[in-house]
Amino acid sequence: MEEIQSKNPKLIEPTKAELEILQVLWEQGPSTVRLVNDKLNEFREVNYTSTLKLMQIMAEKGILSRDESQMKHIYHVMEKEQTTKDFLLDKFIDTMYNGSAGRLMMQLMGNKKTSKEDLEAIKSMLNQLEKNV
Amino acid sequence: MEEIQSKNPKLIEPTKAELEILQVLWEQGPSTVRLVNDKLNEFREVNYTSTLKLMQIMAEKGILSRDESQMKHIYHVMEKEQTTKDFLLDKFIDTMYNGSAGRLMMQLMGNKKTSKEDLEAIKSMLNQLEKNV
DNA sequence: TGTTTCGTACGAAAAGTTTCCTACCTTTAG
DNA sequence: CTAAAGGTAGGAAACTTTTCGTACGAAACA
Repeated sequence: MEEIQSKNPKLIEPTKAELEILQVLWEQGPSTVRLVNDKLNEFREVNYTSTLKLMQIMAEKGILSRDESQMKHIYHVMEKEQTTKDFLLDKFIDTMYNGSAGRLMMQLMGNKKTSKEDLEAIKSMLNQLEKNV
Repeated sequence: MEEIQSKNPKLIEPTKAELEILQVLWEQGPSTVRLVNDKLNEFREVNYTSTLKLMQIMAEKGILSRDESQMKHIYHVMEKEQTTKDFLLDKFIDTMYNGSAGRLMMQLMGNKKTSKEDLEAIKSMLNQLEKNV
């Protein structure tokens, strides 16, 4: 089965700091800079204007959009969370496992972080998939 | 289940360019700068001294060691490939899936890149695991 | 009304990463 | 012996990313 995976040109890779902000927005939904900054400061000290600047840049890049109708601008993530995660996962698989999701699977199965519950869930999901063939 | 995952302080995160070099060394084994640079140039133009510099930096950081007994220094990767990949995978899971390997699994199962063969392999691996309980 | 608080805008500094120029030494080919 | 080719070393330039100081306007409030 051939499948040309033309990289979506709209998707750009977020930097590390940008990804942190995306995570907050994914969790909280559309938010003000203040809220995002507060969340970030729960685990890392960062100045309000730094977060502001970053979110402004992200808006320029098209990663975020913002509603300026209020004084407190509200920032929205443009792409669906899942779209971005798919994109990042693909990139990760490409660089780390030569594009083979199976190899990643293999590593995961032997991984400490994969619990019994995870394995159970996988099993039932496999069964689901089989039924649908 | 609690598990304090004390980050191995010796492991530092390679940068993008460093990871490229690691990939060549993982594939080729201990190598000269010349060889690494040639491999890199198979898919991206880069000057010899750039690669040299980067590998020198990596040696300083302790990511690589080098054998200087010959004029053409031979560079070795310090950590096992698997150790580094485990480390990077953990970090990826932490940032993308809140530390839940299971969630990554779930995404993979629905992923285009996961082939029937992959699923078969998983199934048999699950069976293996069950036998060993 | 005046002052304090909270917001945005902008630019530049700081930090991190990558690239390559230049110098100089060793080996190889003629 | 000399020239050319191929090595390493080091520093600076170029780029990218992150941080924050400063300015200034709007809202809250005493």
